[in-house]
This record gives sequence, C-alpha cells and structure tokens, in this order.
Amino acid sequence: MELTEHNQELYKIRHSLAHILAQAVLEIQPDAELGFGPPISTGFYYDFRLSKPFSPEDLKDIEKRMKKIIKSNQKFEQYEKSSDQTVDYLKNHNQPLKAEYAGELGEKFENLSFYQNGPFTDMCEGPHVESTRKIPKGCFKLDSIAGSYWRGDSSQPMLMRIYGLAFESKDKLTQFIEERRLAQERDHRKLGRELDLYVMDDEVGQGLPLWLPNGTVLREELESLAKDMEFQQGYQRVATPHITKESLYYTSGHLPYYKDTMYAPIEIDGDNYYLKPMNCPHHHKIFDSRLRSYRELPLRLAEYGTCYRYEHSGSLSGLLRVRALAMNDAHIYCTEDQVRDEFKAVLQMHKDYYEKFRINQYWTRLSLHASDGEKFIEAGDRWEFAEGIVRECLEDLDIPFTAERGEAAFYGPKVDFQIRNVIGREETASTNQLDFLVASRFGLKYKGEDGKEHEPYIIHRAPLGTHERFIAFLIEHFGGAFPTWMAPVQVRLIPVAEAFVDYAYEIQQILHRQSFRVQLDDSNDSFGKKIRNAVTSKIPNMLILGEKEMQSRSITWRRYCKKEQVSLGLDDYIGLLKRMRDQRFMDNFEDTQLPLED
RNA sequence: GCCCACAUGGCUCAGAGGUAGAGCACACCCUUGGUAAGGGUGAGGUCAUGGGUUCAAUUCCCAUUGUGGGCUCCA
Repeated sequence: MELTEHNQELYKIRHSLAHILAQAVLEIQPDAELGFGPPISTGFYYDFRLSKPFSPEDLKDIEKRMKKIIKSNQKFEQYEKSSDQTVDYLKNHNQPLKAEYAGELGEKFENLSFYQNGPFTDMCEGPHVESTRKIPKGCFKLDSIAGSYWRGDSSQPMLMRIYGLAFESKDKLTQFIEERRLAQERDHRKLGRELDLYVMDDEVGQGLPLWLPNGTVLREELESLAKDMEFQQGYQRVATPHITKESLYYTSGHLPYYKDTMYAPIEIDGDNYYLKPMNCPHHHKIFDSRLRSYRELPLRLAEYGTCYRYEHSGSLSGLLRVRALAMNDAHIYCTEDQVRDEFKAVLQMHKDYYEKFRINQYWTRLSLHASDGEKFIEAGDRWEFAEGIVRECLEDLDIPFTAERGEAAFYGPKVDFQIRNVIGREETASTNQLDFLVASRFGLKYKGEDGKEHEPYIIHRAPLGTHERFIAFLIEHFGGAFPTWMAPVQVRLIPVAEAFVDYAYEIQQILHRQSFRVQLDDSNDSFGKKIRNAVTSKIPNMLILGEKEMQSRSITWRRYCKKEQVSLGLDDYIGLLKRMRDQRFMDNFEDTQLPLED
C-alpha cells in the first residue's frame, strides 16, 4: 500500500493493528517466529512460523485478545538499535526470520528502528498511531488464514499468514464487507452454475471445463464478434492441430522454458508429440509454407486456438485459470514500415472492445528489455527501435502505461493489458508482443521490393485473451445479464393463460425461423412464477401475451434491466429485435439507446 | 507445487459413533392465473474414494481425489 498524506492515518491504523495481531499471537504461542506484517489495501496481515498451525476458530480468540490490547491503551514508542545489536537481539529472542532481514538492512543502515507497545516490540520503520486508543472501535476484523512463502520465494519455508480487514471506522468496515458479499453474488462460478453455463467434472480432470449449451452460446457469440472485427481489419482465419512434434518447440525455443507447464508428451512412432501450449509456432509454419512477397504483407493470421497448459493445481480457479483454453490469437507478419500502424491498430482494437463492453478501467504495462540481462537476445539498437514504436503507439492512443525495464519477452517488448470490472475483479486480459527476433529462429523471410529477402516483424496479439477468462470476467461484469446478441436465451414468451399458448407458439415459430434463441413457457406454473423464473434466469427480453396482445397482434415487452414495459406491434418488435441483435446493441445497460428506427 | 480449511440428493444447507433430513429444482395430478414463488402427491442419497480404529463409522484417524482462501508460477 502506497503511503500518501490522504491515507496516512489509515495506514498507521492498519500497520499498528498488524503489530497488535502479532502481539496477540505471541500471547497464545510464545515461540512463534515473526515474518513480515505490513498494511495492505484492505487492512493488514502478519506472517508467522508456528510450531502448531492455526485453525480458523483460533481467529476469534486472537481477535478477542487484540481488542483487549487496544483497550489497554498502550503507547507506540520508537527507538533505535545499531544494526549489529539488532541482529544479535533478534537471534537471542527467537526471531531468526527478522534477524535474517535485519542482517540485510544492516548492510545499508547503521541503525535500525523499533517500535514498542506494551510488552511487544518489533523491528519496524513505522509510522504508527500514538497509542492503541487511536484505533477506532470496531474498525477491524480478522478475515482469513493463508499460507505464504517466506519472502515470497517458493524455495523458502511456508509461513502462516493471518489477514485482517481494517478501515477508518466500523461503518466503513461494514460497508466493505457488504460490497464484498455483493461481489461474491456475481462470482462467475456461482452464476456459471445458476445459469447453466459450464461444469467441471472430476473424471474429466482439473481445469478442464465442460461448456454447457448456454455457455457455448457465449463462446460462439464472442467468437463471432471477434471474427467480424478481425475480418473487417483484414485478418484471415486459419486452423491448426492440437498436437505437434516436439522439435517444433525446440525451434521456437519454448520447450526448455516451459516444459514443466506443458502436458507430458505422447510417444508414438518414435516421436514425442506435445499438446500445443500456444499457437504461434503453427502460425509461423503457415507463413513459411511458401515463398512470401512483400505484396502479401501485412499478413494477419487469426485463430481461436485451443491450447493446453499444465498449470499448477493450486492456481486453478474457475474459468479464470484453466488447463484447456481457447485463445483469441493472431499473428501479424509485416515489414518494418508497416509495424507502427499495425501495432497501433492492435491497441485500437483493444480500446474498441473495452468500449463496447464498457470496461472503463484499464491500463497497460510496457515491458522493456534490460541491456545487462542475459535473458534477452542481443540485437543492438533494434531493441530501442522496437520499444520506441510500442511506446509511441501507446502515447498516440492515450493509453495509460507504466514502463518496466527487464520485463520484456526474450524476443521483443510487450504490452500487457490489465482490466478491472464493475465489481473490482482485476485481470490481465491480454499480452501483446512486438517480436523482431523469432522470425530468424524459424527462418521466416519475404521477398522485398528490392528483390532481396527480409525478415518480417511479427506482432503477437490476443485482445480478448482466452474465452475462459474473458467470459468469466464478463459474467461478473454483467452480473450474468447479457445483451440480447449474446444471451443464451434471447426471448422468453409468457402467455397470460392457456388460451394464449397458440398465439405464443406462433410467435415462437416466427422468431425461431429468424434464428432467435426463443423459449415458450407453457409450464403449469402460475403467471407470477413464470415472470419470476424469467427474471431469475436473467433473460433480456420477456414477451407477455394475453387477450389484449392477441387481439391486436402485438406483444408486451418487458426487459430484464428495466421494470417498465411497452406494447408494440409484432412486426415492429421483431424488426427492433433484429436490429438489436445484428448491430450487437448492449441493451443490458439501462442507458443504451435502442435502435428504434432503421 | 506449497499452507490451511472443506466435501451429506441436481442446487443451497441441517444433522448425529447405532445404517439420514429441510427448502429449492425435478415428475405426476389439480389450478388458467396480467407482472418476482397457487395447491397436492411422489421420486431421488453406498453421506467424494480407499484404508484403519471400533461390537458398530457417513460421523474418529490416515491416505487419495476434488473444491475454496492464500503463496509461488503464468509463453
């Protein structure tokens, strides 16, 4: 958490609570070794190495002790020790983790700071509240227990982390908890089940979703949008196999780096075949399938390619991290003169998608090479050239970015898009690379205007990331309420009584012939129940059909996102529905202007 | 992969060392109702899997698998 003047007081409260947490833990387990205990954006945590692990029930006891400490009004007082003394002191007081860190700090600082409150003392830079009484009543709550590696390094011992929530006041805490609860209501795993979008099955395997008919509609509609966008931008579609001989991944250079996160090979006819973890090598092979002329460039090859990655089991999470994923992938092969415009068009496409889906919060990370790193292929000033292009494109399009040295791919600079949805879920949506080096590994060439052979620049791009992640994100962003063009069921017909089922059936047939996904509710449920069912299924359009409607050959239209309803002539309504679908209107937002006139 | 927790009908969840219960959903019957739950009847579970302790285990212990919260990783 960044310390600014504005949140300084809150920072102190959280930081002090972290100390009080450690103090309470030491009361229960005096031999606990302390790790780090910083404030974070929702509160604080502290890491402990324990002889006996905590269980969630222990949190109540710890919280009680913390409250008691706060009540006893202990003053926070700062003092200093020399670095050498600090290391000795911590070693003698059974704090080897702190001592290790103090040893490192000692190389930079002569003296190290401590804070003491009551019987508890901790090496710490501060700042803290003056006394525990300054901590507002009821402003915190211990939240969860988690494991974490000492110093965030998986080769180090695992510590136990206790997370606490803390805000300026009890009200703010309550508000946060309520907001979090509402966000959980929109969790894509919950909505995925309720709306019959996808399931996971033990016997199929971890991280291998089965897409149900409703979820498959979402995939196909999204893919159809991408196909249209890409077609209009001059992309061509390709299709490539799911398994491939290992030598391809030696050529690409991926296998040595990523072997651990690839599925084990299938050995057949003396060759090892891998499930493909990415699409680029195949697209490169398509580029290389015949002699290319500069007249063909830019060549833009697109594929919603299914890839398989053996992700760590502990990192799998719903649709956000899976082992079978369909990437919104494409590779653009172009000349040096074209690369600026092409990269810019790719960034613009991201903006267009985000605008369409009303993803208002996004930013990027521009990852640059480091001249001293061994990780990057040596390419002289070509690195600067490529990085300059990417940077200019971001600036020209006013896309916010933070530049980071040493984070590039080994073959070129990278732009990662980070997006946040309405409930605060933040995800890396896509990574895009300007690759000026892999062409040579594959021997990719085109014949230029000058009659000589040249290596193309390659842009790797995937604005929608993977179906799995992007759909998960959209489910939460929309709260499961999709626009008509995407919705698994676009229209639900609800006759007021049995006498109107025939009229409803006729409308169903008309809409079905126009390829609308339409359902007629002719169940035994009461009228009220049918309305309720349509609403809880988040169907965007409900058509109410009764005496009135049948007489005038009309419908009464109730939208999911709006309570009020209108009656329209049948033909007028069908025309409107078609425009909403074909023009992909985002009618799931209340303020979207509908295409009432042609 | 690592740490902690959890696993009971399709879903959400009760429950107890002595062979299981609710609501919703589902099926059938009645009801034909103008904007968020009409009524009745019924079916459905080897209590995740495999071991162990016990006269007896779904309940206690161990392992496995899966899920959740984190950590690490993410072409």
